[in-house]
Amino acid sequence: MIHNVRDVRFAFSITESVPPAMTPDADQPSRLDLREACITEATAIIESRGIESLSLREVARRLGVSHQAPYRHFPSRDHVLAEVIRRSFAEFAAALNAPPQTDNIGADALAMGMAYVHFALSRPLQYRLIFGGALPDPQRHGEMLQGARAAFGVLQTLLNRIFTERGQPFDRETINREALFIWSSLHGIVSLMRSDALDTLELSPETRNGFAMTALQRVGIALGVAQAPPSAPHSKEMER
Amino acid sequence: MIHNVRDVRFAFSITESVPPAMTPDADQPSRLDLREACITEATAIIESRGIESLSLREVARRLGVSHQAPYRHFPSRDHVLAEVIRRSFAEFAAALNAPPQTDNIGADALAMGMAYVHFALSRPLQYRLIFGGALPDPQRHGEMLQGARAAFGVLQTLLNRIFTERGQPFDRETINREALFIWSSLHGIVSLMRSDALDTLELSPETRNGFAMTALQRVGIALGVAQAPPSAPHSKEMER
DNA sequence: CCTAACTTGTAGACAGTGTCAACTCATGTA
DNA sequence: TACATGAGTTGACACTGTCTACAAGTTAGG
Repeated sequence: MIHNVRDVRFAFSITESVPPAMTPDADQPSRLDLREACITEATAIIESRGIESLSLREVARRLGVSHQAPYRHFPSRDHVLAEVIRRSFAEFAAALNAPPQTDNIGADALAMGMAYVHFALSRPLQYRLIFGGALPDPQRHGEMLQGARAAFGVLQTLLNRIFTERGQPFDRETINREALFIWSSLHGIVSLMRSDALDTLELSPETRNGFAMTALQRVGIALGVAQAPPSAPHSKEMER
Repeated sequence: MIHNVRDVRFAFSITESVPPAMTPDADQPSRLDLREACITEATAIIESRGIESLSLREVARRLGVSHQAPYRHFPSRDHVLAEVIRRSFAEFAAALNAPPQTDNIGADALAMGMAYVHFALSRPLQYRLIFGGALPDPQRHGEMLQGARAAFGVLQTLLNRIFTERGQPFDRETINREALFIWSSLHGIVSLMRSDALDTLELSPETRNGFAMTALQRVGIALGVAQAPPSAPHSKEMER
C-alpha cells in the first residue's frame, strides 16, 4: 500500500541495481521520470490493446502509483493521448525518411512506399491511432500534428526530385497535388489491408497479399517512375 | 417521471392511432418497438457526436426508459453497435448501387466513385464507423459485415461489365484485384479529405478540393475507362 | 536557520459508464 | 386457477475521468 516516487524509480529500474526491470527508461532520475513513464506505458497499452482501452488509471496502476499522479504531469487524458500521437507521427515521418537515397529515383520512390506500408502493417494500432480520425482537438494540441507536416515534407521533397531530375516544370501546386495523390493511395492500400471487412470477402491469399504491390506499381506508373508491366491490363487503352 | 413503454411507442409514432387512451389491445407493436427505437437513437448519437460518445444509458435516457431496458433486447453494448454498423454497411452498399446504369460505362464508373465519395463526405461519422477499424469482433457478429460483401459485389459487377464490354478475357482473380485497387483508392481519397492532418498542411483550397477529382480521374485512367487529359502530368512517360 | 512557496504524490469524492442480479407485473397457457 | 414467460424497473458493482483537499519533499530568500 506504500506508494511513493521511489517505488516508481524502482519499478522502472532507474536505479539499476535490481534484476526485475520492466521497461526501458532514461538515466536521469529527475522530475520528468513519471511523465516519461506515463507516455511509455500509455504507448504500450495502445499498441497492445488499442486506444479505446487506454485509461490513465490503468497507466498509474501499472506504474505502481496513485491514480491521480499522472494528472500532476498532464492536464487531462487527452493531453497524454496527444503526446503519444505526436511521437507516433514523428516516428512515422522518420520511418518514411529512413531509406537511404540512391541515384535510382524510381527505386527510391518504391522504397518510400514500402516503408509506408511496412510501418502501417507492423504497427497497426499506432497507425490507426494517427490516421484513424479520432484525434483530440488539433486546435488545442498544436504540436501534435507536426510529424504529419514532416511526413508530407518527405513526399514533397521526393516529388521535387522527380520533377527536377526529369526536367519537367513544376510549381508548389503541382507538387502538392501529386503528394496528396500518393498519400491517399498509400493510405487506402494499408487501410484496406487491415480492414476487418476484407476478411469476409473470400479472397485468395495471393490476391490479398499481392494487391498492395499491384497498387503500389499502379501509383508508380501514374507518376511515371515505374513502367507498366507487359501483362498489366489496359495498358493499350490508356493511351487511346 | 413516468417511464413506460407507451411513451416510447408514442415518441416513435409506431402506433399512430390513439395517442391518449389506454389502448387495451393494439396489434402487436410491443416487442420490436424498443429494439428499433434503441437502434435509431444509437445511430442518431453516433451521427451527431461520434462512436465514442455512444452509451446505452444515454440511449435509454433519451427514450425515457430505464437504463437496463435496452439489455432486454441486446446482450451487450457491442450488439447494439454491431446492428448499427450492419445497417450503415447496408446503406453504404445501397448508395453505391443507387446511380442508374447507362450505356456509357465510363460515366457509370465515375458515378459510382462519386457516390462513394459523396456518402463518405456527407455522413463522415457513419463512414468512419464502418471503416474506422474499431469494429466489434466480426467473429461474434457475423451479419455485421454482410453489407461490405454487398458493396464489394457492386464493384465486382461493374468490373465484370467493363471487361465484358471491352471483350477482354478475365477471371475472378483479375476482377478481385481490380476491385481492391478501386476500393483502396476511393477509401484513401475520402480518408485524406477528412483527415485532421490535412488541415495543418497549408494547402490552397483548389488543391484540396480538386484533388479528389484528380485522383478519381487517375483511377479511371488506370482502369482504362477514362482518358488522360492533355494537361495531365507524365502522360507521355507512362507509355514509354 | 527558518519560513514560505512550489513541486510531486496521495486520498477521497462525484458523476458517468457497462453489466449482473433480483424484483414487479401483465399476459398467455396448462 | 396456477404457473411460466417476457418486458421493464431498481439496485448494486467495478470501472472510468476529473475535481478538491492534503501531506510530504525541495528550493529560495531573508
